[in-house]
Amino acid sequence: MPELPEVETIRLMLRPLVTGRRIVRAHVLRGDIVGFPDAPGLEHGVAGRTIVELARKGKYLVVRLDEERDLVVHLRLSGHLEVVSQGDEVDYERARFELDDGKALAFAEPRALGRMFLVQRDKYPPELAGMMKMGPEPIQPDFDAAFLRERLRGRTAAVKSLLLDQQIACGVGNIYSDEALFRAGIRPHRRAGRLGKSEVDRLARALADVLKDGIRWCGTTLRDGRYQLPEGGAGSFQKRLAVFGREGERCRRRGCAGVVRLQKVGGRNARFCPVCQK
DNA sequence: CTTGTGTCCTGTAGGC
DNA sequence: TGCCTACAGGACACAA
Repeated sequence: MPELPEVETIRLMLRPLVTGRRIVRAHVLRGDIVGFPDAPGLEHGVAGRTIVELARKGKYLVVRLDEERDLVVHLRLSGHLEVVSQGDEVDYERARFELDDGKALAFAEPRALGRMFLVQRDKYPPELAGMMKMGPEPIQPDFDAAFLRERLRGRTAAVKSLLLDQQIACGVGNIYSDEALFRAGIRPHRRAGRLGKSEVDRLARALADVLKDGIRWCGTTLRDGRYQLPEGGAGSFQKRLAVFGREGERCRRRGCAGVVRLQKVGGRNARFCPVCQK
């Protein structure tokens, strides 16, 4: 569930807590969360390294270390990062990085689908091929309506499915794709290549806007409470969701009598207002 | 290449 | 009340 706004929020909050800190040692508590190289290799490879900065690409968080190493983290559905005191226990903890200030960076992941990779900056392994092939972020200048129109041209798949394709544009998941399509007034099952120019224009704008709004409100914490801020507490974009998680409820647009519908699109749930979205 | 489907993983919502 | 199944989600493997 962490999508671009959630990962960016985590990055911003973690940054002052870990930048400049040295990793004294690391413990991988569950080996299969290491995507590359392996648990011992990751533990050994980060020991003694200093955290230079925190970066992000799409939904990947990149912990830049000295000696040209990157610790790449993908939170997938339920991954979580927080800085704790070294004695503190963390539920579903999968890895811990002890820092030189008595704190520790903990990686928790109940589903155990999240992954960590320790790589040399100039040679990312095949395990991270998906990351290398990612398209631009909708909030970056290299993404615009003309680019999106080109990527959707001739495609027969549902526009919702293509918004989830990280190779077209990265960082968007189920929540923000639903919200962007609502803002653009486009139904999720519409065939991407059949959208009109003005529709794609609106969609490109909506994608950028909804991601920026998500960041502004520190991400979306759903009722399951899985996404929590690294410094504790919840995001607040869930209060502003137009359609996600609101199936069966009235459309939020003033004066609209529509009821938010839930429909499977390409194997995933999609929500939309049948009145506002054509 | 494109598209749709199944798999991973496990806590939990919902059904009976 | 309690058990059981289905589902959620992102990325990727795979089939057609």
